[in-house]
Amino acid sequence: MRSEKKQGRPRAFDAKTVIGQAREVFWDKGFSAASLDTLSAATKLNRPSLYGAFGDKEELYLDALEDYREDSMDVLSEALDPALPLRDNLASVYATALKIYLHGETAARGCFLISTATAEAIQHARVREVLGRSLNDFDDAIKERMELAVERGELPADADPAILARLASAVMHSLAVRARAGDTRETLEALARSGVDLICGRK
Amino acid sequence: MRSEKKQGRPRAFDAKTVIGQAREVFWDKGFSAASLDTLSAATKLNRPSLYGAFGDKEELYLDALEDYREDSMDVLSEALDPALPLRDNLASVYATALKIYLHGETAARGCFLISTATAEAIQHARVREVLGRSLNDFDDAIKERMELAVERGELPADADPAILARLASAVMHSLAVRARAGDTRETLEALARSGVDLICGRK
DNA sequence: AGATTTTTATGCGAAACGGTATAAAATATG
DNA sequence: CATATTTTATACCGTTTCGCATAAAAATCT
Repeated sequence: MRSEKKQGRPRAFDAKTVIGQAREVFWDKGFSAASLDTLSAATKLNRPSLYGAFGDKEELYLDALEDYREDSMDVLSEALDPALPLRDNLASVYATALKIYLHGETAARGCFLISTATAEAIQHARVREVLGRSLNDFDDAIKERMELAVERGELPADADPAILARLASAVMHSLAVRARAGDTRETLEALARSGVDLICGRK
Repeated sequence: MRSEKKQGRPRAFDAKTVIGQAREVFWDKGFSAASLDTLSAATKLNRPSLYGAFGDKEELYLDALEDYREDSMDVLSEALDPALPLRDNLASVYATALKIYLHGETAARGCFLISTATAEAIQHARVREVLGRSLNDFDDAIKERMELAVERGELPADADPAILARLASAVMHSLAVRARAGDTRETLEALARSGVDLICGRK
């Protein structure tokens, strides 16, 4: 007879929480500079537990990347609320992005994917794959909203939704890099505003 | 009496060359994952020589970053030849960037600064400083060309050169990230073209 | 030619690294 | 209550890491 509860000693942690704690470490230090000791301390899990639950360091990092990607897509689709004008949507995308990017203990963290996954993308094909897929998913979500905007007449009929979406993402990539490089909030907000103007037309 | 030649055993290497070889290693692996053994092998210098000439790993990396920054500025000012139209200039900036970004043994390398310095920018303040300064210098060089374009009437009189420059850079930041993420040349060239169109106006 | 100075070569050493073996603890099953 | 199963805790292992100590080599200076 099998109960719904798994046999054996129950886990003393929540996997999702642990991945979030690991993500913070990777976000600050990058993948290579994050040691298992640091990860173990941050998650309050000793190494064998980490290995048992997530596999080796690379797999834990990949889990953290996927988790971030999912969170980002959720935040993005909230910001792209079709009940609001495209211009407001884009401004909202950039504003929520900056809220995330500018948070940080010692310095602004930027985007977790762009700031840390790029460094490993050559040596670790799976990291490159997640990074590429994340960027594409982001583009596609914006593209859908752009298509709607063309249908509605928020954008000219001859506007190319795919291209505009990539340009809109490009501004966000720049915000991510510049935030991590230490740009001020004011500078970044100005770039975000001009990005909105350029893509949606100056108001 | 002192001769112009330095006393002692002469160096068996050219510093600039060595920094270039170290840069290749850092570019592929990132700062943290690049070991001194690998750097020593790539430069054909044993570790004590590396230390004597450049200091520790971080200082060598900073030298590589500075070197890349200088090279990039040189390439940029060549591309921004004021004898040619602004549109051609921008297209040339993106084309030369992509030539560099898409080169790579196993996968496209992207931009050395954006791909590797971002990861270390939180933990190493000096890296963050070089990264920030490099992005700003790049913006400024483009801004100068934009100012000229406004004077000449290549851009509308009310165009803001500083903002347009940052947007132009933003497209390049995105090219850098996407190249390292594995985007195809065609996709990247399309983004570059649409970036030119957006900033200079569709032809 | 001998002394001085700088660079090269070999090799070491302490610390940190990722990963795991082993055994105790905590639950479900029979 | 005994057994099976899973997770936790401690400790360890071999490797790699960075950085340096030491001495030989190659040049200039006196």
